[in-house]
Amino acid sequence: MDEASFLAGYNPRDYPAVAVTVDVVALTIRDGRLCVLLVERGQQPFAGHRALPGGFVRDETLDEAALRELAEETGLTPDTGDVLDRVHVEQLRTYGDPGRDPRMRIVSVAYLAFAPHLPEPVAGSDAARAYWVPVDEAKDLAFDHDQILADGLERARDKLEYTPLATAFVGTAFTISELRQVYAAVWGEELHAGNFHRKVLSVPGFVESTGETAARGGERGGPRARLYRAGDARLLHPALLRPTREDRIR
Amino acid sequence: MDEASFLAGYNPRDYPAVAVTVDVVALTIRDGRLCVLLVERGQQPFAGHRALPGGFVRDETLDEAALRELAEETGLTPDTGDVLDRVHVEQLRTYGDPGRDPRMRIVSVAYLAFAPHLPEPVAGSDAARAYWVPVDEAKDLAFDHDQILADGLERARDKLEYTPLATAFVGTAFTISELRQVYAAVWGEELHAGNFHRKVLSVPGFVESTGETAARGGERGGPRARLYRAGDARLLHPALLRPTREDRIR
DNA sequence: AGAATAGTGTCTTTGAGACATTATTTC
DNA sequence: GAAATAATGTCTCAAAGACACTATTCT
Repeated sequence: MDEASFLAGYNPRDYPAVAVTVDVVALTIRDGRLCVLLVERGQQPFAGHRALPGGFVRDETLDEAALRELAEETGLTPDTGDVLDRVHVEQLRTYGDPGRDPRMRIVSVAYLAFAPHLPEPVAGSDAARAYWVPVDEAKDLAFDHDQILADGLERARDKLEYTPLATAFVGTAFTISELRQVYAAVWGEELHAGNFHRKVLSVPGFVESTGETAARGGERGGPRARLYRAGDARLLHPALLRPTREDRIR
Repeated sequence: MDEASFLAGYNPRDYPAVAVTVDVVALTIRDGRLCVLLVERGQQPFAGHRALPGGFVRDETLDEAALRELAEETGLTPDTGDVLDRVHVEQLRTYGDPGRDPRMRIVSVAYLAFAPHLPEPVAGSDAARAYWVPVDEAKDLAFDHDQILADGLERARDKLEYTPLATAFVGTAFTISELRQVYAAVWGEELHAGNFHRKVLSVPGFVESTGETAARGGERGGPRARLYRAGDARLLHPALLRPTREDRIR
């Protein structure tokens, strides 16, 4: 390639025809269950199947594309509400097997999004056919989205151990009990309340007290819990390791 | 899009013009130092700068593209030697900021490769300008490759803690001391020999004895060490955590 | 009153790490 | 012989987890 062709950029015949999309695994907790945002596909291929929200990358960064797709599918716009400001978005991994889309070569950069509590997608908008589904009921998705979802869940479960990710699922002020329910929902197993409580408070920078107390006690009784907000730690040290299960080790 | 246009695939005007490449962060240990494979760029942009090996994705999976690029740049071909069979390849993350390549929108899927000891790239081949560079001397790389390398190193350092990755840097039979030198090279700090030894042997499935003993003792004296091979564990439990440094926590 | 929950105390076991020690080998 | 290294032993401290217990609030 000489100087002239450099200035002109690549020649389209120099590289294979590929399209790049983003797909978003958006997770939230509703009624104590971990849920993922899915859309109903109206067109071929996989018409009638459910899929992860996503679309072509435009003139924007990949992160911006993911946040934009999430906003469009949930019916939220960056200017109408600051709800989206509190959504945690991170890249998951990229899926590009030839044939994963029957129409053409599509390379999809998958993203994970964690939200405290997004409203139900508004009917009448672009998001008319989007809704939250408990992750254990999200099966038979279009394309390779079953795999993407599985990878996203594994990543989320891992990150709960080493990072304060769980605070992304609760409000700005929360009780230790609420935090524990996040862990229980994502990991799919109950945690010992007393040990969890002491453990969370012992990790520097995980949570800090607001000085406030919850307005009322638990639904079925119990004292009013103290309120906390997220601390400034980026990694939990020591980590909150999952209950050891030998079958996860090999 | 109706059924006819589905059968015809996407129309090129429906999606932005993008090219997809793979870039490979290939790591090995030479003379006790962690090294990365770099190529000298002969053309604009960044002519004369060093860069990570990479190229356009062809009609292949992304993993295959990464392994193919690595083979081409090192001058090894999958059929000439089984050396490449022992290379660990895994996806790192994807870089796609507009403007990261001045010529056009390029989305690059970065890969990590771990090799025990690849030969010096052969002159006269495509790999004529490729060579191994200690990672702390790999600076001012082309494009955003400084960032990609930094991300790759961070990933490698993390994976040493929780996985048997270190065994990918040594031969099929190795001593505990060799394994410790891998950790020291990647983490950039010495480890206590006695504690490391006991720790490695205490992790189920990390290493298993071959029953053999090294042909001779250390270079400057000492008994002949026992030989081990990689075990069947996929995760280390308990993990080999890095020496705690407070500045890594927040 | 009865039940559920928040928060704390205590004990045991495991593991990390500092340090010491012995045996073996090279120069 | 001197120095380095492999491998193991010992001790201390931190942390995980099981369990118990008290105080508070809801129905």
